[in-house]
Amino acid sequence: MPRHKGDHDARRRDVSAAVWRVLAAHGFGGLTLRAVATEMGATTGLLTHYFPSKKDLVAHALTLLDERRAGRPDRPAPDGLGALRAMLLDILPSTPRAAADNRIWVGSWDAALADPDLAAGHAARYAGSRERIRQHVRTAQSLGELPPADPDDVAAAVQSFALGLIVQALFAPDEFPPERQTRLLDGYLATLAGDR
Amino acid sequence: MPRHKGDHDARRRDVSAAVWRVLAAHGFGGLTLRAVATEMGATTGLLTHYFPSKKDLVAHALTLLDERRAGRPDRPAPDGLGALRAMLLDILPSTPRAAADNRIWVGSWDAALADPDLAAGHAARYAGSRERIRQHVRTAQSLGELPPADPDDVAAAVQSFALGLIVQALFAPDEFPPERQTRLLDGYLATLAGDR
DNA sequence: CTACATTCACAAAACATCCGTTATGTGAAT
DNA sequence: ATTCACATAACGGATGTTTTGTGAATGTAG
Repeated sequence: MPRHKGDHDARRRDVSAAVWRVLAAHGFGGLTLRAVATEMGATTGLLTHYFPSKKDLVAHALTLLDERRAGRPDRPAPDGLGALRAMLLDILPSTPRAAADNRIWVGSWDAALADPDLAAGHAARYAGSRERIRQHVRTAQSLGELPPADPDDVAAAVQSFALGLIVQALFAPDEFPPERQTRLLDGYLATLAGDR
Repeated sequence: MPRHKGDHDARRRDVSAAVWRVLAAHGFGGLTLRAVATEMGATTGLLTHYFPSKKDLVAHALTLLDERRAGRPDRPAPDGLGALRAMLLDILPSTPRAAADNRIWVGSWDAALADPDLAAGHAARYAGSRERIRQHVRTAQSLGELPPADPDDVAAAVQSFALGLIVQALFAPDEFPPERQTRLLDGYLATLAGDR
């Protein structure tokens, strides 16, 4: 029975990873302290030792999940449209881990829409994502890769397309394998660019 | 205290309406028999009188919600691209009721992704929606309103755009008022058509 | 270096609450 | 007198939280 010393934050990360696994498998409706503890091979005593409440436990797990994505290095890609494409490809559920991450976020929407604080947090996260998209759109426009149009609207449209594709891919992974996700994204970007 | 006789199905519809109201306000995480009963001004005894279990109660409420949408008459619109636009405008959360309906569906995704049976049902529903979109796309293509392209891919792309726009509008209704939803949709359809 | 006290990192168990379900009661209509 | 349409109340189980116990590591005094 391993003893862990000192590294408090590392242990909280271990717990959060177990939370991710339970969420990806059973959703927020199946997230119980006992399920997380079992997933870790521990007891609820461990959880309460590191988190004052379940709400804090979940909040920390989601914060870490978002920070992990934000901290991931961008895959090398040319600026403008190429960077936008790379950013979206990193988000789409083309790998098991990306699918699990997205499944967690999609699952979080029910509780988030019921709680004003959580909803505000989600709204801020998606606004930030749109802002990053907007930067790429402006660069692409200045490079002549995209026709001039309101960058805010284009960013919102791109985000819409990506989010909806994520949802569909989660429900019908067989109909939306990675290649088709890429093809659909490229098709969308091509229509945005005006290519036929 | 009103007594209701005979009209069994009508009463089940009343219960389902109360379920919708609780779901729209508190999500699936806040859906309890006691909450539904209170919403109706009744007790859980009424609920168990009309439904054998909570699962059946929820399933019936969602079935009715979907049937209500399917049974709504199409708003008058020309065939092809116009019909596609009308169909999507009817789905987007541009009215309080459409927003409440969509909020329920989005909230249902967490439980659906955790249960293979529910996931299959959702996948079938969205496949059906894509099929309706595909018909409009083919008509629009034959009318020359849309360029030739794989109708399945176009339908999946359109569905993606609509779903993602719904999610964003639910989290940031102030940033996505009905006019902007319409503008974004029209902008997307225009890029699909190749208009600049 | 050793004995002991303290702290740390949990396990174990108890607790109160809430939930879905079931059992029972009740008044009106038939 | 029976049935219907509920209300009322009870029940067992699950859940988040709190309390208590415990063994190892760590510091400390002699």
